[in-house]
Amino acid sequence: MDARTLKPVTTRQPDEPVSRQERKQRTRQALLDAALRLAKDRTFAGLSLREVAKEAGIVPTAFYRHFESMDDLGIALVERAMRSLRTMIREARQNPATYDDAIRASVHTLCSHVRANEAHFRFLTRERYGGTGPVQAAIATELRLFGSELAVDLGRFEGLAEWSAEDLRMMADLIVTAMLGIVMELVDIRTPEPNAEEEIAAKARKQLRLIVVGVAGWRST
Amino acid sequence: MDARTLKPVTTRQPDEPVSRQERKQRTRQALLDAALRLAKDRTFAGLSLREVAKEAGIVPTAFYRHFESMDDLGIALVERAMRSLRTMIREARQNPATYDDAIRASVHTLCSHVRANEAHFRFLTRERYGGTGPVQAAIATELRLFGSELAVDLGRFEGLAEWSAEDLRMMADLIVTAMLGIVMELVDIRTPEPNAEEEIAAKARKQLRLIVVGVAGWRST
DNA sequence: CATTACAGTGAACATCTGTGCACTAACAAG
DNA sequence: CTTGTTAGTGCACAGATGTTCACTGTAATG
Repeated sequence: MDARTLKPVTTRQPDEPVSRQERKQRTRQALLDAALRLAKDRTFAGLSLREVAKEAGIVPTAFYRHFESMDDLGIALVERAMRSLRTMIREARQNPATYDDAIRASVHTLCSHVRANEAHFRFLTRERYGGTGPVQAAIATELRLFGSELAVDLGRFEGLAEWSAEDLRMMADLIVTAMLGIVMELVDIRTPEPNAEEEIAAKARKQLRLIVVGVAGWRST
Repeated sequence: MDARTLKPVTTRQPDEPVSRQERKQRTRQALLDAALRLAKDRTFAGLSLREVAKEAGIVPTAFYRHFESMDDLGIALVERAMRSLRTMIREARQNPATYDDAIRASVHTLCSHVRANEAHFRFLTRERYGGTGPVQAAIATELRLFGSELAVDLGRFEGLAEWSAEDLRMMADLIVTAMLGIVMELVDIRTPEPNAEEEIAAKARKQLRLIVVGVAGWRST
């Protein structure tokens, strides 16, 4: 009758500072990770509360201790994924100087970040268009904001200083869309072909260069 | 013995079409339409066989007389949507002339076709990334083919004649990705604001022009 | 020490899902 | 005419789903 209740998969370290809050946050994290793991080859909307809970190692009803619905979890996932994206862009912002350097460095950090946080980027690109409801709305908002920031950044380059805000925004959106397309190709690499990533990176550089070369000849209408 | 018994040409009224095959094809069509209608604010993967059947006005089990699974229906939907896209591109191909004319005309036909076949384009853009399994694979294949054709078309423009096949492909992919982004914005217009479409169209023209202007300064690496 | 707050459990529910099976009625063909 | 094909029906089943409810053991609080 005792039958110790088995605890969620927290790997017991010999010295565990398991304050109660931390344990809660740990299973919350487990839920997020579980959802991300299951969303690898399915739409987020296709996940069920029950299986996410099971994958996280808790019983379905315990899910509600952390999120009030799957949509709620989805939004939390968006925030987490966008944090990945922002730390990436912060790193990419460091690079100075010429367009070509900026392009090469940006594509490099893009690829390495996608490789390191594949699940996050897969989630973002897939749910951006494919998503529905609150999740897609959250991504759309975040991505719009992201585009605005990029537009400001672009305005600092020579040749773009006197562009109108609208034109800068247009260019930023083009870049974001193109690079999200690249991200999608990166996370969808199926073949273990080793240079597939480098080919995609080369394509990304070319696309960015084509856009940037256009700046010289631009005149707004 | 006989050659071919020619049948009496029964003059049928256009609204009395009871050949057996035709009636079958008609409910098949009803199923496709029903799925497209239900997929307006949900992922295709989120549709159930039962509700599609109900929406089409038949009983769930009758579904199997027309498709062997929902994936099967999805692929049929891809073909149908791609046919929309191809007739569009065929229309847009008519205009040779200058870059600027081509851009203006292309964006115009794009917008009008999207408006006329909104459901098809919504389905395509949403399932392209968000889709899963056979449906996404089918779209990816079709879209790759589509990019190849566009690359060939581009090669006919002056200034692009001596571009390498790889570079043409890169540019075609950029254009396709950018325009699919535009399509997504078009089908996602929620506000009844009347000039929203025109603003998006203007943005599309600018993006295409930015790309095309880059052609002049391009040198392959 | 005794009490409270609360993350997690397990059984139960109503509903929806895909699919198998036997059936019907209307068309097509001999 | 008779016969065979077949689109569509109705029932039934086993499984999965979201959510409720009363519960339990333990960390936190006093």
